[in-house]
Amino acid sequence: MAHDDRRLRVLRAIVQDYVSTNDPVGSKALAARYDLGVSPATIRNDMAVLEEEGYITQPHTSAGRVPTDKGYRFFVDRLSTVKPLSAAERTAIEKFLDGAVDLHDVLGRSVRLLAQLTRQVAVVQYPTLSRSAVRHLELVPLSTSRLLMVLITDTGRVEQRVVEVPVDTEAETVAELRTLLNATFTGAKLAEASDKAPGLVEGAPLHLRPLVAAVSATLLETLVEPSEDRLVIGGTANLAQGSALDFPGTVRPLLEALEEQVVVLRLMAEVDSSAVIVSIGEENQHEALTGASFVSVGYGSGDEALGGLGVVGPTRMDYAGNMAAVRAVARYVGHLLAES
Amino acid sequence: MAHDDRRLRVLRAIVQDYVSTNDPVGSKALAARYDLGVSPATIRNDMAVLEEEGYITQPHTSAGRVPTDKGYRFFVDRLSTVKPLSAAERTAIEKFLDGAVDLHDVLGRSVRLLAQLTRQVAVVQYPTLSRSAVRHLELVPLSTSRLLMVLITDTGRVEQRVVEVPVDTEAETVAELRTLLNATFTGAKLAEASDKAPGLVEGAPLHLRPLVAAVSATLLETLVEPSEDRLVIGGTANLAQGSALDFPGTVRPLLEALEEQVVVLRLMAEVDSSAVIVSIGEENQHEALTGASFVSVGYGSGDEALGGLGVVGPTRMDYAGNMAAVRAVARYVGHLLAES
DNA sequence: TCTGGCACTCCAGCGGTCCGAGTGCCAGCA
DNA sequence: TGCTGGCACTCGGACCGCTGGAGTGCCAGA
Repeated sequence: MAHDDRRLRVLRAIVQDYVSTNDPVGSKALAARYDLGVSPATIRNDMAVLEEEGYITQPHTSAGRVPTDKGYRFFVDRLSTVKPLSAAERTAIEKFLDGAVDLHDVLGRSVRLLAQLTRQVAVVQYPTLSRSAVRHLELVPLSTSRLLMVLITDTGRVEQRVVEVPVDTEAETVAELRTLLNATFTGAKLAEASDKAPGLVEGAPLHLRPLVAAVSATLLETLVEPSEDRLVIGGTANLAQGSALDFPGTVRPLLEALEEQVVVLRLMAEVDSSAVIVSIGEENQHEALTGASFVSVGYGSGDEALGGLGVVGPTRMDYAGNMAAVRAVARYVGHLLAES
Repeated sequence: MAHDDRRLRVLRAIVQDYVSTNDPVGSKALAARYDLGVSPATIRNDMAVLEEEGYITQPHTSAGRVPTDKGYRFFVDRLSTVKPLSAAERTAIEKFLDGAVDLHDVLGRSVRLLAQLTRQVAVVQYPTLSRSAVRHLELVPLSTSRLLMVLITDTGRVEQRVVEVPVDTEAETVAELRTLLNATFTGAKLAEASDKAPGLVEGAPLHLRPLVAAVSATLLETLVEPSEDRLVIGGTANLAQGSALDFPGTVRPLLEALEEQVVVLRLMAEVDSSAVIVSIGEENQHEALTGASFVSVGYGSGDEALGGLGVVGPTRMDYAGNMAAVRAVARYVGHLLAES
């Protein structure tokens, strides 16, 4: 149908225009700026239909149209074309991320990069512990009855916990314990740690059992919220920009939600590294994110996502561009983590 | 002089009133709310003098007076009394910080706590590496020519770096190296590491020398900016609150400066754990902080501050309360770090 | 099925007015 | 000498009404 086709082109034009100008877009402006081949009057008719169907809306009678959440959703699913990054952007990414010195650094740079590329608030999750594998498990005696357990994962995360041990320990005992634990856990996915732990205790020499039990217990504790997941946030300054324009009341609830982390982590829980997820406006259950959109994707070398990253911004955002940026950064982060 | 004395009481009242109401304060309101024992007319005369001297100013002719930076400075130095925290606040602090599981957790909780207590943006610096001592230095072979060096300090910081080693290494060599390094560095302040390194290389067995050199070099690298200093920021949502009221243009430059970290770190460089530092408005060299005040103090168990923490907010802030909160939190953080 | 024309609506911006808060000054009083 | 009450003055913010322009919906005609 030539009809429907044009109507969709009108919708696309409305979204694009509104995203770039932030003004409700009228039929005349649309006809002038986009080559739709018809007069403003015809566009008006199409707009009336689009409004009827819920894709666009009028702030008030004598204003232009603005896309609704439904309109953005349709745009993202059906109308937007992948916008490849410019060569300059690609080299910028490489330059920015190269020379990162450790995981903290990689993620810190990523979040800044993402914020800069998209001009939105960027969010990067640390690699989930349970999906990482143990690279090394170190024990440092603090006193005779306390050990510092340091867990180093293959993704570069380091977690430390103090373990209160039930019996006094000597340096050699600790060394023995360390060897045993590393023999068991090194290379294993942390998700499997809970399976291995009981067998390990039973199989251990008698004098080590209480120690093994204490350390394993602590190890398992680190695998639950909240230490399991961590988040880096950047580019909040981008919210201050057009705050009044984009967020009706204030950006306060949004900033609070971001600092809460939990909200974002819940959104991130669903990411996977194959496809970019977009969550628009009212689709977000959390109230504070109701006026915002969230674009995210998982990163990780293989099939399973180690963690997620994304951007949060007004529903009026450049979805195509942000999706491309998010995906590109995720890919680089994945590579970097695979290397080290 | 009874004169001067009353004038100062007027200034104090102006600051207090303006801080709590955010309205320029007039002579009548002042006479009504504060028991100054004189009529509005007299207060007006005092105000004229205070304005003459530069402590207060009028936004426009028919408005009340507002403290200037100089006024706040005087208030902080001479007029404000220490405001002890309420019992509820004290227990809140303990409750909040107890149960912290590692350094990251302690600092994360501190920053949230501080933001909540003061309703300002809170900033907490990680313990400076060079002022920390080595608790343990771990080496994990990644491949025959690459080692992962993990540095654990007595303050709980963990830094990791990949060391490219010039020769292929075996497990035993690594063990030897680890023992040697720990024998030398464990317990030593990192600031002294650069002194010890050369001697260590020379004193090492011949076959270890290139390795020792490589690892020491990497170790020294971690002691310079930017990894030397790290920052946690929280409570940025508090900026969104009365943004229009407190920050004329927008909060954007301020948020950017905070994310830069460098700016804040420079301010933090001067902290020491004995006294709270207050930097008001124009006193801050950095342009973005020109309309803001910064209240900070060092934390640390002993004499030397391990790091700093503080809050950033509008010059119109509750200095007495914020100073008390900052100091209290710093004290707890100091204790917590000393314990572990 | 599209187009141009037309009447209609409604917001944003502008200028003018008014009110009240706050001031400075001055004369009188302790 | 210092405090007070009175008074005239200033000025910004709120309120109001107007107008212009952008944008729409509808309709008749191509």
